Amino acid sequence: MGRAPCCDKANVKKGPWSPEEDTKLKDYIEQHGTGGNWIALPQKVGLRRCGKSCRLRWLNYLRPNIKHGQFSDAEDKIICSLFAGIGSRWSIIASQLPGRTDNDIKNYWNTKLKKKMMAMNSSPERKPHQVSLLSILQSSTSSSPLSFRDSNNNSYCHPHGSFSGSLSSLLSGNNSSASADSFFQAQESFMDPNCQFKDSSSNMHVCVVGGEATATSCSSSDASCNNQISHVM
DNA sequence: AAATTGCTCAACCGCGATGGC
DNA sequence: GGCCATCGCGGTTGAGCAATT
Repeated sequence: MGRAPCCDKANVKKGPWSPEEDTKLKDYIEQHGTGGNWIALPQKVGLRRCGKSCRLRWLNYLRPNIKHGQFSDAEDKIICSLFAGIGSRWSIIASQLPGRTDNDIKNYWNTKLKKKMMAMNSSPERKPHQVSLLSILQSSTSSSPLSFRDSNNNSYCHPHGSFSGSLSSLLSGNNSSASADSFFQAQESFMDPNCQFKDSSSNMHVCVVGGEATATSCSSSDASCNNQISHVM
């Protein structure tokens, strides 16, 4: 038995949204709010759509102050920096770029920035995974480390010095091997040789020495992050 | 001009987290 | 503490468009 579907697939419309549907949803939410229940929303609005679909449409397209189109150099740099620090946590990255959605950033990274990185990494004088992210950042962040806060008000600093925040929450739980890989690959390419993270929520320090470290604990179920980082109380 | 290939991005899917009962 | 409904996230897909052959 699989997971129960979130809605009645047979009676739900899929695919691109029409302008009429957009208008209905936008008008309703602007007047009544979401009511804290996306699943019930389509019925109230009179749409044959899945609640999840409505939520996505609102968050990624209809919400006020959404920015579409070209990413600026500054945004590029922020995305690269955060990706190097926290990996593919698009929602956290998006929270640092007003008007941008996690979906937007994810798409932008996958289609453009990632290629840019790879192109730079393949240049002959550079070893793979080395420096490319840093080079992108250098122009704007050399004078002061980049820092930001996530939605829980945890602070993060670009690792010219330290990184603080809820690192345990980033590393624990269901890190897929892909995201963990990218996280550590990025760390490897980006870190100063002896870099230290501090997790503000657990007050743990995480040391990464020379781009490689050893792990003594990891809650990831697939053990993909074993032997990569050590937690020092 | 037609066919093919590549790219972009909106939307979908499935899963873990969370909160209420 | 267990169950269930819902939310939110990250990965993936595929339609539509643009560029190339």
